[in-house]
Amino acid sequence: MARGKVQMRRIENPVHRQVTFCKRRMGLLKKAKELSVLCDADIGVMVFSPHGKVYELATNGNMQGLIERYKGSNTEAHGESSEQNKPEVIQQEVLLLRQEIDLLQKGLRYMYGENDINHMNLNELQALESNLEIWVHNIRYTKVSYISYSAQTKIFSEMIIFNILPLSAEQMQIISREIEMLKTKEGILKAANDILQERIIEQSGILDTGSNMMMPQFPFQRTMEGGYYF
Amino acid sequence: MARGKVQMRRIENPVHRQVTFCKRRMGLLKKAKELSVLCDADIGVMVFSPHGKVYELATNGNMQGLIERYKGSNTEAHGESSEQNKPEVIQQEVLLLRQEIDLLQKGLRYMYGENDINHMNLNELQALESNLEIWVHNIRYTKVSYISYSAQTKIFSEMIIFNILPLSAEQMQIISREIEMLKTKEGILKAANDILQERIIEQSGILDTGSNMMMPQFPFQRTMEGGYYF
DNA sequence: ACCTATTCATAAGC
DNA sequence: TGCTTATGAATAGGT
Repeated sequence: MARGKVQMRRIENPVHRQVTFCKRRMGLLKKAKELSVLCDADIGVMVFSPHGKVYELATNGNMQGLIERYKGSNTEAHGESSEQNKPEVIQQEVLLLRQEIDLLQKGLRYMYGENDINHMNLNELQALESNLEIWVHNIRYTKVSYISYSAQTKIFSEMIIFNILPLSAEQMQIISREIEMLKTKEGILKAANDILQERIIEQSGILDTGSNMMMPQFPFQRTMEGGYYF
Repeated sequence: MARGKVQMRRIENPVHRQVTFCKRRMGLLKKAKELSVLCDADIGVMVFSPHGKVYELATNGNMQGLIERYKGSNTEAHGESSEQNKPEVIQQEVLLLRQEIDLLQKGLRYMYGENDINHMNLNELQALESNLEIWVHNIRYTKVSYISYSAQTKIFSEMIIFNILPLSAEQMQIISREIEMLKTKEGILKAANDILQERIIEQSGILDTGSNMMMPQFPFQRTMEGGYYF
């Protein structure tokens, strides 16, 4: 692409080929990262050199996760996994945990809004940390399940209440699916609505029993249709 | 890359984002093909759009094959991988991930506790949601560990002003002062209580003005002595 | 979807 | 592998 157009065919000179491989490989991964960031996409790239060396990029930091996702969206049939060995199961658990971490991180960033970490100084970071500590105790004592974004997932909230696990593979899958939903904008907003609706119902039907000091709020105007507020 | 440099962060305008996604996706796949041809490499690319659609490229025409190859070289390549896959090691990883989840949950609870979804109106929620998405990729791209473990701060009040509830300057100062005590467990508990007490006083003295949908919550049970709830 | 003005990526050469 | 530069490619913003 510079100093002379290049023919789109295998570079015969081994040295040139190697150099180009290195340069373009970096370029490719960079482009992938950029696309991921700019367009909110998860991207996985695997590059196998002719000599067998593998270079990879997973924008979500976990190639296994992307592969699973790929398989899932590509082939509906994934019941043939007789390979569900013990290691496999554990690997799966790790994957799910990472997904959850991803979700939780999103939630945190969400709440912290415009406070870009990259632009935060030491004091700000320390402040953030202090916030977390306070919160820890706040919630711990209130025993409020604030994270259950989705009313559809009873298990998810249970998991959080009990600090997760042990859960069956089945439950994990359910949770995993729910987490996937929560990654989308609609999912988040919808889930928020579900919670609100739950609380509305709860409040209108149940008196505070003392142990639960929460007082539901209703900041959203209900629309005419659908049952959602957005 | 043309007509103005573009910031490496999520494109907010949905239309622009979609257009860019399409263009750059094509560019990425093209680059991958070129690298494959020029340098005799096998390349697999998986792109997951934020809406779940999958775009892929497997230069050998078979993504499954590349995935298998990836798994194979990934688990066997490292001589220590046998060590890496030992149950104990994986268990350890699971443990660490769970710890991280715990921490993140604490952070979330913190935020949701004080900045409860129920206290936010539609605009606030949408604004926060936008922020979240920006943050996700911002952090992801820079791979910055945003969790700071140290404590102490003057800026805590600023954070509260920007991210959390409308509090008076007076309250801010009170909180800020209390933050200094958060280094110890007792300090944390005490501060949280002080904040709660402030809010209780506030609520009992001030009516909701309408524009402010916030309604303070009192999740703590007050104990008999000391004025603290723990 | 098509058009440029620009920025970016990179082939050569060291 | 790293740097430099001339040049071809990719693409952001418009239409």
